[in-house]
Amino acid sequence: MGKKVLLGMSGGVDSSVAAKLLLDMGYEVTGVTLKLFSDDDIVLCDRATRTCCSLSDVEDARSVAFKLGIDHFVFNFKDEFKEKVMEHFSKSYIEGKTPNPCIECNRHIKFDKMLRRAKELGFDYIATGHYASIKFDKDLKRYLLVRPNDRTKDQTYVLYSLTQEQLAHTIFPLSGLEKSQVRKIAEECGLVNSRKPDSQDICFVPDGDYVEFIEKNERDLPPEGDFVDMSGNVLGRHKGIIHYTIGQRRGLGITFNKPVYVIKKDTASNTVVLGDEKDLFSKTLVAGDVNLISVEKLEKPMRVTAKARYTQKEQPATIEALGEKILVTFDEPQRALTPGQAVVFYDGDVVVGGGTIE
RNA sequence: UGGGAUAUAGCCAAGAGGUAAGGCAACGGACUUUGACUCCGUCAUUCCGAUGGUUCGAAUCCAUCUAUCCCAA
Repeated sequence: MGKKVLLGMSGGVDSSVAAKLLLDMGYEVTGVTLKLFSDDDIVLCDRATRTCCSLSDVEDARSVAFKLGIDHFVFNFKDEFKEKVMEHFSKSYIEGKTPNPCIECNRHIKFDKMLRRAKELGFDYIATGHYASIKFDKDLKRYLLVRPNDRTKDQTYVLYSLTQEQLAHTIFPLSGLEKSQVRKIAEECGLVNSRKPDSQDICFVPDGDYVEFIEKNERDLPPEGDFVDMSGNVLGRHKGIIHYTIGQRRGLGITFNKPVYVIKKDTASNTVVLGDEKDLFSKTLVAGDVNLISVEKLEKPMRVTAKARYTQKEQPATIEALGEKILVTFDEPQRALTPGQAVVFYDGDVVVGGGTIE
C-alpha cells in the first residue's frame, strides 16, 4: 500500500492533473479543497470564475475527485486565512507597503495549517499543483527547492518560505511537466476543467479592485495627501497612500509632459513622492522574514541571482547576513525595489532562500 | 483703457495657404496565481478662442471682438 498523500485541489487544471499523476505514481491520494472565505467576504462579480476558491471551484474539484475515484474533503480555514492573509494584506498597504498575499497564503495556510492538519489525519505528505520541484541533497543533508522544467510557469518565487520540515513532507507532482502537457493530460482524462483559464488576480479580490477591498474591510484608512517631487515641492493631491505602489505610472490622476512614477511612499508625512523613471533604480535592499533553504545560515557573503518581484528575470547579486536580516547588493541598479514584496535568491536552479523587502 | 505677446483635444505641444504630428493623461486589451512595470489598440470630420473677410482652398493671410500674460502707468 502506497504512502498517503493529501492533495490541495483548487478546482483548477493544475491540481487536478496532479491528482492523476500521484495516482500513477502509486500514492494513496485524497483531495482537499480549502475554504478560505465566504462569498460575502469578497466582492462577487462575473470574473469570479478566474479565481481559485469560489463555490464553483469546489464543485470542479469534487467532480475531478469523483472522476478519478479519490476521496475529497473540504477544510474550513476561513479564520486563519482572514487573519494571516486578508488582514495582513490590508495592514501592509496601510503601512505603506505592497504585500504579496500568495506568499503569505503559502507560508501560513497551505504549507503550515494544511500540513499540520494532514499530519493529524495520518497523511505522510501533502501535495499541490505548484510548478516547482523538491530534491533531497545527500551531501548537504538538506531538502532543496528547485525550479521546475517549465521555466515559464516557475512558482518557486512564491514558495521561498518553505522550511526543511515542510519540504520533507511535500510533493509537487507537476515538477517535470510543461503547462501544455498538463492541459493535454486533463483533456485525455476528460476532466471538466481541462480548458479552464489560468487563475490570476488576488483570489479574494476577484475583480482586481484591491483598494475597494481594503476600504470595505478596514477603518482608519490613510487620508488624502500631497504628491511631492524629489525636492519636496507639492505637485498635487493623492487619494490616499493605499492607492499607490512604487514604480506605478498609471492612475495617478496627475499630468506632466512626461511620464512620472511613484518613487516612494512616506507614511510619516502621508506624501507620495513622484519622479522620473531613473529615480526608481537602486542597488541595495534589506530583507526581513528571511528563510534559507539550501544553506543553514549565511556564514559569509554569497554570490546569487535574485528576483525582487514575481515576473522579473533573476539578477546577479551578493547577499550577506545582517543580523537576522539579509543585505542584498545587486550588480546593477534595479527598478522599483518595493517594500512588502519578496526577494528570492537562486544558485542556478536551486532556491537559496528569500525574504521580504523592507 | 499706452505698448508688446499668446490663444490648437483633459494637460503640454508641432503646424507657418492645400485640407490637424507627437508626448502625457484617460479608456480598452494582452501579459501575470500579488501590486506594479511593459506591450498593443482607441482618443480633434459641431474642425484649431469668437465673428466676419480675402482665396478654387485657411489653424495658417486680413479686420473686429473676447480672454490671458508681460512691460509701462
